[in-house]
Amino acid sequence: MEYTVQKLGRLAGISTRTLRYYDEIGILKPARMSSSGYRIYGQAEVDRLQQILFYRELGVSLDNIKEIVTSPSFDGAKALKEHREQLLDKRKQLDLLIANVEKTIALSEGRMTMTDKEKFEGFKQQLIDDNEKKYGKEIREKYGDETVDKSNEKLKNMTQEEHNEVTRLANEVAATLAEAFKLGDPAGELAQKAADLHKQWLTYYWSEYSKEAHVGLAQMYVDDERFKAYYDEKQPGTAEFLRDAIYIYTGLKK
Amino acid sequence: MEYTVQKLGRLAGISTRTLRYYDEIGILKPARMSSSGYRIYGQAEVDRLQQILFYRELGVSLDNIKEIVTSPSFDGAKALKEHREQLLDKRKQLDLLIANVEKTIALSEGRMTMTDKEKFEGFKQQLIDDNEKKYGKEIREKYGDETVDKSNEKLKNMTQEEHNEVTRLANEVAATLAEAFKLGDPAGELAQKAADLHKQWLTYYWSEYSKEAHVGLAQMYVDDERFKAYYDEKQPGTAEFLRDAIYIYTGLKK
DNA sequence: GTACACCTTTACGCAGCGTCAAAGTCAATG
DNA sequence: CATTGACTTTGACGCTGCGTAAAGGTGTAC
Repeated sequence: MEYTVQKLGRLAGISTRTLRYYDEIGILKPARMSSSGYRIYGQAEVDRLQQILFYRELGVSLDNIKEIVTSPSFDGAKALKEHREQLLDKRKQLDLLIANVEKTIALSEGRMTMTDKEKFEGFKQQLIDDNEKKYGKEIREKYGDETVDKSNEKLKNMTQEEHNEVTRLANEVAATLAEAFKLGDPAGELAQKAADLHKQWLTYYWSEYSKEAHVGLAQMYVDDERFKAYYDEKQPGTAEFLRDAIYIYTGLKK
Repeated sequence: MEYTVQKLGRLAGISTRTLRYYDEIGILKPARMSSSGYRIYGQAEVDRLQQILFYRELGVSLDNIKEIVTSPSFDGAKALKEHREQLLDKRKQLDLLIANVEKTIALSEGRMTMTDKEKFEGFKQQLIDDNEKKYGKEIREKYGDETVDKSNEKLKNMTQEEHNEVTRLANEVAATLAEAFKLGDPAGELAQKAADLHKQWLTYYWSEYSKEAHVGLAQMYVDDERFKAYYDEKQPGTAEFLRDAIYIYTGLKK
């Protein structure tokens, strides 16, 4: 039995465009061309198309399908296992998305408070991801992979109560710092309290505290626009002020 | 505070290309342009970008984000609810995919037999979907929506045992038909047995049996290339043979 | 012979940017 | 003051998997 594009398309339930495309990318070439240039497919092509559509149903990309069907020695089961891993990752992300969307809806309907929002489980993973994505590279360069991995590990293992505590601390740092900034003295009592709170907050993320790393981070708050923008949002100059306070707090010299 | 593209990009952790693109599609326009044509963003734009990125994290399309951020009266919660439904649908499909991939892996490793494969829960839904996609339109045209919906409903509610039975029946139809075809007489005993088995098989899918619908389907087996290809695979002419046998079986005239 | 269904290649469009390329601008340096 | 290097601009192609014309040749039935 021989088929033209439309006949084969109807047989398989796909469009002629798709068949031409599969020809174009070399995934399914016709058995021969008729004298007038028509594509003619045979039984072998039908079987191969079935195979292609089967993998397509499973969500495998045409590129990967190509590898599977063109090289007979290719390990289809192995490819599928890798594919499964990708799908599982996808579902994980999707679950996170859904959780966050639902959380946002709840928030907008007043069924949740702001702090509840941050408590939310899925958010923690997102926090880690975001941190990694946004700051991971620089921090890794400055402090090495180990520090960052440990920090993330710690964040992951944080209980809900610890998470509440760390959120409360972050707010207290911000409030104390804002008050201290108004007084203008980085060596003053309030500024030093802010530095101390900042250290406490930090130890929730770092497995080991060191004065050097602390001032290093403080300096980065000034050098890196993103951190600077965060601290300077309400009162410009706050990032520098915090850095100075931390230098004094640690007793290290610039 | 004013920002150029790169500064704002670093602040938000996105590329300058993205900012230019957002300008292009009108989702985030700069506050003003400098004398030399540079894009200059202000605080309002920073806030808006935060909003945009927030919804983006939630997987909302830029088109929908545009509606949300451009019209202040737009119901963000409602949009998110619709979005959530889409995500849930996506997850459903993903779960089906994963189940099928895992089933295929198991199959290739010999941990499952062919019939086990068809038993598999997720496959039933896929069966319905495929049927609907491939044959739904024509069957609906011929027999009306009601018949098809009832058929799908029945398939969905099928227990595993029923599913085994219907599979066994389908195989028996094929085997009997193949034997009868060799004898060549559609009025013969074996051919009539095949027609009867075919009726039994059919009643698993149709809520009501009628001779007219039965011969209608049999005729379609001949007219429709896809069905014809299925029945004629081993022995060309089988589709016609089955049709003739069913005509005789029902006692209706062509 | 002519109508009509079928075939061909060519090419734009879709989402959301990444990634050059060519050319102008700004601030700091020698 | 000129050069350098970091920054900016617009323009345009590329990615996935086809859908959807457009413009033209082919097969066949009446």
